Amino acid sequence: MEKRVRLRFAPSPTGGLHMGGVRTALFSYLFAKKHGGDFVLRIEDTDQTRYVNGAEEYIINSLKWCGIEPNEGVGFGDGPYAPYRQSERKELGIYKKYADQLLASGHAYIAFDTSEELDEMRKRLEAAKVVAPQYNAVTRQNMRNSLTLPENEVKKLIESGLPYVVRLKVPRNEEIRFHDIIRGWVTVNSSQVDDKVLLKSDGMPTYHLAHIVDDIEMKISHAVRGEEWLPSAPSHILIYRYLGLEHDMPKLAHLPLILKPDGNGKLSKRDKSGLPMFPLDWFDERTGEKYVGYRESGFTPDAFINMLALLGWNPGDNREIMSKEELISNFSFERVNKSGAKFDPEKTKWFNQQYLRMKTDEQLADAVIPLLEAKGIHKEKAFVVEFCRLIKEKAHFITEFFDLGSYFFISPNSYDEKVMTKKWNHESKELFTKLAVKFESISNWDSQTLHDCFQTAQTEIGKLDMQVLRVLTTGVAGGAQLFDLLALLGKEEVIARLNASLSIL
RNA sequence: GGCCCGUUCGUCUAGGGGUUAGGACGCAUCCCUUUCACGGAUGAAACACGGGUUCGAUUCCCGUACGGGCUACCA
Repeated sequence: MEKRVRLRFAPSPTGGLHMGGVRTALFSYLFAKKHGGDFVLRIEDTDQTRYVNGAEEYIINSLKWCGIEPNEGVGFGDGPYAPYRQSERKELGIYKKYADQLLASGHAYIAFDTSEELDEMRKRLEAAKVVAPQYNAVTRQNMRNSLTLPENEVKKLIESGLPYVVRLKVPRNEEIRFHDIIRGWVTVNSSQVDDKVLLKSDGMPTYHLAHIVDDIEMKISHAVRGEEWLPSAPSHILIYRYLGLEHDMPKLAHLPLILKPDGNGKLSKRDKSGLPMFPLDWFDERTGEKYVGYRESGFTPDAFINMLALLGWNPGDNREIMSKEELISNFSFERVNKSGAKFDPEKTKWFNQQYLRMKTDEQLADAVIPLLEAKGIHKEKAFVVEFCRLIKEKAHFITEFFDLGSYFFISPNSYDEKVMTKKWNHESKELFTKLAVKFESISNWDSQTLHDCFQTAQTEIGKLDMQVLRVLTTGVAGGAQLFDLLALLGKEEVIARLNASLSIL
């Protein structure tokens, strides 16, 4: 009988959730939903020294905004496997139980080495030309642990309160083979694997132990994480094996990394591409650094998610714009690429533009109105709806609307020089003054009438340049469709602007 | 350095033993347009290299190069 599909997103609250993490969550969510399974949020806060205030809430809010909501876990209603915070689970003694089991079966041991002693060991090995110093089957023989110390001595040291860690006893030379849904079979020799710390001296488990214990206890069917975890997967296989749980372990999927748009390396939280790296604004109170979010930059969550989904995955055909439902029904790990994908800021903008165009003018207006009001501009809804209709084809982001069409709200105080030097001559003033008079006689002030009026006026007063009219009324060389724009501005305003510009020029 | 993973247009990618190697973003040109755009059409642009295997490799295998990741009592 197949296991119920259950995937978890398990970030550590050490800062804002960056878009790579969002993608990991997204892929897990898509797979879970596709198979009618569960999506769980677990908080891996086993490192107290790196805990950042507000990070947990940020993670929860980000997932909500993105529309990839867990149905179980921290912030989303506890399910049958509560608690979902590792620090709380530690209090229950869950991890220690498993560590004790490994200790009892001889697959783990106790080590008393201080960090100074570990440093010394590494230096010694480096001096002896060992390229990758590690605590392993060879080096542990020279360290202070329960394998080198007599039993009663170990007991005495523990009782004396000396801090110690529990380490995994990795065999010296053994092939470790495991299967990854995305990459296929991967083989590593255990000589490359170090004796990972399982339980830290403060009693907290490390990630290595904790995620395994929780994945088992929470009946997780698929463990999805970034490629940076691939090298530690062999350790994890060993832990499952020694716990007698190798057949119950989740299937593994290591996602390719998201790379920087220019140059090389993985995408960092600071990138010069001009686009955000975080879903929402994030302020790190430790460093005082601010990071802008996709939400605040005018992205819609659908566009953000769509773009992220296609970074390393594709449906197998040419489709690119897909709703969340379509992403769910088409998703599979088999179609996830193995190689890293460079983040493409231009295409990301394009995605948002596509989603912007799917919105009605009414919806756009609802989003734009608060942005205008923040600038102290108060206009009736109908005006803003029409404004959105005229400006949307030029915009990539909702936040650009004002900048792209500020002349709808503010009279010009300067006139595009390029256009004026090229097209304005000694006759122009007279011609456009006559046009203004014609405009004044219009009683039915709409786009079509303005257009007709402009055309017929030319037969009487002479050739008129449309772009000049544009500059005279808006100040800028480009913008929304001219007569629509003038229609919306209204007769009074247009005449006033025309008179103002003609008196200056 | 060692180990692991990877490599199709600039970027995201489809494909897969015999194809004119397909799409998208971006770019260029043209059409539409008395403004501004949208739109439409067209174009430039890729299988990292070297050996095999094969009648035939971009596709399979092995090397090399290059790129990335990991190498903590961090996740």
